[in-house]
Amino acid sequence: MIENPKDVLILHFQETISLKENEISLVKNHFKIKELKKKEILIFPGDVSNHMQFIYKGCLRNYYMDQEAKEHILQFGIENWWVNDLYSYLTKTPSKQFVQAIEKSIILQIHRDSLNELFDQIPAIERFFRLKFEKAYVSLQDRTINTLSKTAEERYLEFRSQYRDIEQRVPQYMIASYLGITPEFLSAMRKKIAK
Amino acid sequence: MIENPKDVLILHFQETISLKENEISLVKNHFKIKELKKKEILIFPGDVSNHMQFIYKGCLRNYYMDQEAKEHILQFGIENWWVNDLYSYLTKTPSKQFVQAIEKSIILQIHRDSLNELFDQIPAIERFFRLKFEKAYVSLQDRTINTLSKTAEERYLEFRSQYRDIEQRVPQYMIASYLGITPEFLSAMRKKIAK
DNA sequence: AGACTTTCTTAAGGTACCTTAAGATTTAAG
DNA sequence: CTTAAATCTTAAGGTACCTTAAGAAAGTCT
Repeated sequence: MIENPKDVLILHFQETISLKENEISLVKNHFKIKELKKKEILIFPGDVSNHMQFIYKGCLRNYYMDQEAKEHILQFGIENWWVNDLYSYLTKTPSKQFVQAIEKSIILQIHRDSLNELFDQIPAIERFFRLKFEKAYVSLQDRTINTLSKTAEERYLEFRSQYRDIEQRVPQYMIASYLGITPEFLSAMRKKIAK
Repeated sequence: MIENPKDVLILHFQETISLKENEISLVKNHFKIKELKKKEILIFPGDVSNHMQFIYKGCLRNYYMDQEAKEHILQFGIENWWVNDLYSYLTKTPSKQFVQAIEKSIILQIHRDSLNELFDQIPAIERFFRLKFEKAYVSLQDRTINTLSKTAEERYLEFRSQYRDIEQRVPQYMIASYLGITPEFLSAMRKKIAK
């Protein structure tokens, strides 16, 4: 039995909502498969993000670059996650961020217009995405709170226990960037923790 | 001509969407007026937030308290803003935050069930709140980015130019809390900037 | 007006985290 | 297998921001 990207997507939806047979094929028809090479950039600053994208295979990151050309990672994504610059997607304004494949990846994309059609045809899908947006808000708020009130070490330990799978497949300097610290300081911290 | 809280609310909606006469009275009927004394707490940790609330008069803050009993302000709100713990409201889970009146305030509240009824009756209202949620997400993301990549001084100057009205009516130690620094450090910074 | 509470400032000493620079290790590419 | 590229570590010196503690200033209540 061969695993098909779109079947995986349907299973993913069905963890939250239920879909009838005809709805399933409708959903499948609206998504397109896209392959990304390692380091390929999906969204550049200045682009308007017009698609929602689901990761079938691989690993991506969402980051922005500050005035001093330093990168700050906002989010990682791996299998079964959605990645996007939601800001740009929701407001239809140019992104200030990059979305880039960290590994060779396969994603499923749906255009905003196409998704809106789906919303009209399948209310459960609209519900699904509403819940996704809520979750995105919630996890962003957790991040804000953490950044304001915890030390780098606390944040690192939390990251490690929460995202062990991610920690093991992305370079450490990216984790440092996500945590808001330098790779050197992360390295020193790890040494200290190991003892 | 006396200013009525509910009329102000309707004007606020009409900056974004348009409402017919019958819709206006429908909306007005769903909101309740509530007065808050200075320092009165509207949402306690553990409460589930079941209302959206619009500030007609006054000033509120949304903060949470960490393990060391330090307060971290997430948001301020003044006239014509909405305040809430959106996290709790959206997920119907107990809040981890406080929402408190900084000044004597008058707010307009609508219960989630009541708002959902309104959504069925007036699609423009649903649209209004969808846009609000998007904006909340966007500004939260701006905050996360700022906190990760800017110094306290940069954040303070930005806060000052963006929220001059708020800066002038809340105590400085609360601004420090919002910026994620100590009041002592803010005081020192201000002295330095003034020169 | 006087007393209490809240808010703001000053200062000294400390810590978390940064910068720079170089070398060590691992991974990728021919 | 060899070399280059990417990643991780170490170390020294620096800076942003914190802690504690105390006093000054402003606001509130009777």
